[in-house]
Amino acid sequence: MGESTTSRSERVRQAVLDATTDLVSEVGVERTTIDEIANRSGVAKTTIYRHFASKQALVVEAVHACTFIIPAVTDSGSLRDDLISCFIGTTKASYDGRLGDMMLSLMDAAQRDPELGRLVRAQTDQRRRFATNVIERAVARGDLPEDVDVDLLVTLLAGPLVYTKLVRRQRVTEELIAAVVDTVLSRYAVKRPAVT
Amino acid sequence: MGESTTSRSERVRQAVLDATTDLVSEVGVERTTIDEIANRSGVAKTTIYRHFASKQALVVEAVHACTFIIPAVTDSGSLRDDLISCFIGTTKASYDGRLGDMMLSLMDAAQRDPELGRLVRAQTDQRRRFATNVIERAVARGDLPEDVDVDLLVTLLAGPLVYTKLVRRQRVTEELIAAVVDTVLSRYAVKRPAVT
DNA sequence: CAGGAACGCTACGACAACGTATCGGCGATT
DNA sequence: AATCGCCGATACGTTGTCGTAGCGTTCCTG
Repeated sequence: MGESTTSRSERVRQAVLDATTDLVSEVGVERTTIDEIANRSGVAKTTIYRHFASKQALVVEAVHACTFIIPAVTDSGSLRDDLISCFIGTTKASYDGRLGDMMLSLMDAAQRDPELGRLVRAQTDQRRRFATNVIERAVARGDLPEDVDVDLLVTLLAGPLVYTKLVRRQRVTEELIAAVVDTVLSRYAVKRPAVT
Repeated sequence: MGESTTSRSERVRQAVLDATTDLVSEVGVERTTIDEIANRSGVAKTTIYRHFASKQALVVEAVHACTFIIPAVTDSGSLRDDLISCFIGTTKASYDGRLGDMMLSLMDAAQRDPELGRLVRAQTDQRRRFATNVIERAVARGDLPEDVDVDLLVTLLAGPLVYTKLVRRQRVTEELIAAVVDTVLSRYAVKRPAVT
């Protein structure tokens, strides 16, 4: 009757990981305890330690499992539309929901934990790469000058969104994304969306 | 021989506050312990509790003491120059040095601690106000349209700087500040710096 | 339906951190 | 110089958390 080949071991493991991500998003990395994970998941603490070597390893794996959401980025030929699509995707995947709630705690913990540090860095690098790809396509098309500072451009685009989410604790709306993209692109005298 | 009216009590109190800010900037709010503050400051733990009601109260007061650095913002009549001056000032005061090191931990802790929450919010509001004032002066001069979204504008300016500091963990250089200001202002067709 | 693997439960030891009690000593004020 | 207030040192009780041991129970597999 089981839906597929989910063995008992896998179900227990997944319940633990789910409870861990829930808890981390609620109270942060430091205040997350194994006992509370045991309560939430319904899995005994002893069993948790049969699956994961330590609390740190568990947290790292749980966070890692959250991170594998890769948004599809369109290739419409319009730099503006692709950038907006790109940032809407990464926002949905990274700043809405539980992952967004744990970002601050995660980045803080990453300052002292090398494993988490690599994880967070890989995550931000990946998100920047999406935008970088869009921009480089535009350069190849001639929509942006050859000598444009891509790194700076990504920072100019992503910065206000991250700032809105983490510092101001406000939702990153599609209107904000469009406003940011339009403002930044205007510097480079790119063809703005035609008013049909 | 004492330089002024610094009583013994005040000196001890200040030593504790200094050690606390040092420790918070190094290991974060959560990992800061009273015992370590006692070691660093040379003040006995018992004495610390004679001055501060709890660890939380001590941390709040220590952070509060760090926050009272108000940069002087110029009023040159040039929106661009004033904005650059403004952000160089707030960057020096807030993102360089110890305060910058504790921002992530502080913002994380502020999610769960109402006192720290008010403190962090007041801090960001104050920084935003500096930029807001500069912008509103420009509107009054006619350098910006009346209907400009000041709030959005500040986010577009501050976002990339905060993002560079907190997420990318890179220094906020004056070149970056100038690039951000110039890019954002170009949207509003403001007179750019004359090439003399 | 038998047997072994995985799980749950309780308890435990170790340790770190908070906050307090007690008492002895130093230091500034008169 | 005497005194009163403040400080230092040690020790302690409490709590929370990590991680482990032992043992009974349940679930999957053959």
